[in-house]
Amino acid sequence: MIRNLTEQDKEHLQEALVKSGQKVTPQREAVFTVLLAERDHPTVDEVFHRAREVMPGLSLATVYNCLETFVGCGLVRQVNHERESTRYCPNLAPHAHFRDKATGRVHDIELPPEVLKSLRSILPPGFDSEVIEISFHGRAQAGEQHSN
Amino acid sequence: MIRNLTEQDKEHLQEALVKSGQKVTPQREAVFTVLLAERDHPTVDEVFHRAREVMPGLSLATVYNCLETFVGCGLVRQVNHERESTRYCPNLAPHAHFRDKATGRVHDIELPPEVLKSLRSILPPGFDSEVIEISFHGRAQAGEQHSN
DNA sequence: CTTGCAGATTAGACTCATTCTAACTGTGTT
DNA sequence: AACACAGTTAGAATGAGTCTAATCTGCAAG
Repeated sequence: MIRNLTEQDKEHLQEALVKSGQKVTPQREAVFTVLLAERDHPTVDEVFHRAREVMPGLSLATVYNCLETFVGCGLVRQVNHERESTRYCPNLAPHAHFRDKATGRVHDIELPPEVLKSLRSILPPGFDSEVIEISFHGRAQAGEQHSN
Repeated sequence: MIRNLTEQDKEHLQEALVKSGQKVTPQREAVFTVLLAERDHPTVDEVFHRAREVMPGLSLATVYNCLETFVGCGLVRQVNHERESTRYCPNLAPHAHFRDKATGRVHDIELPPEVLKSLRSILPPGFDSEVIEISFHGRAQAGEQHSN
């Protein structure tokens, strides 16, 4: 089920990589393709297995490297929940995460600017935040399909 | 610098433990004392070393056990930041965490009810959240003393 | 063309927080 | 005293992630 990158996605990848002085490689393309194909917040291991279907020689270390590079140049976000394995998310719009207790699935929750603003406003003066992570943990009713 | 539990804190501990069918033990008292003594979000290892000053035979496994028990009966909260070691926090009021990039220190940030409410409101119908974690990551100006 | 080289990839060793296991302890019960 | 049982303990095991040292790749200089 892994389709190739669209021209647009390819450009996006190339631009971000080159802008931070990195190269486009087949491995990076493969990993990026996997991330865009199924936007379900995969773990490194999941990315690894999916990507190997397309590029059998790919190594786990490379998947770690690629993902780190992508995070570094702002192509994807890391998602951590408690001490579980890190997951990766190519959704760059500001959003929160909802982790379903029952299934373990992670859903993106849109974060309206005014809520983001009210959150920033609780910081006392002198605190300057670059990153805000918001995660919910609970139950999502069966039938909810909201994982992009 | 570790002072004994006040009578009030002792009762608080006992009540919470007994309510969930657990016993008060010297080890649990020691660990709880350490948590209340310095409210700086210690890691398990830090709790371990501090507690051993008071109870030299205490084992790391027991510290893990005690902290897990406390979390289970709602006495303390776990605080996770990326994949760093879990930290523990005896502040039960709703609050967010701010992690200082420079020092690694974690500061509690008060969370006003209306902000909490606006956060809850972004969940689509069908999503029912029990826990919300909010963490900021950035720089706190030197001079800010806000770690309780 | 071939040489050099810098960055990327690779397999496998390593780290380290956390969890597990199995033996032991202490206390309360019959 | 013998038992049961929760709690504690040391040390082994786990597993995500990182590090290392050896290739590999693609490109620029000669």
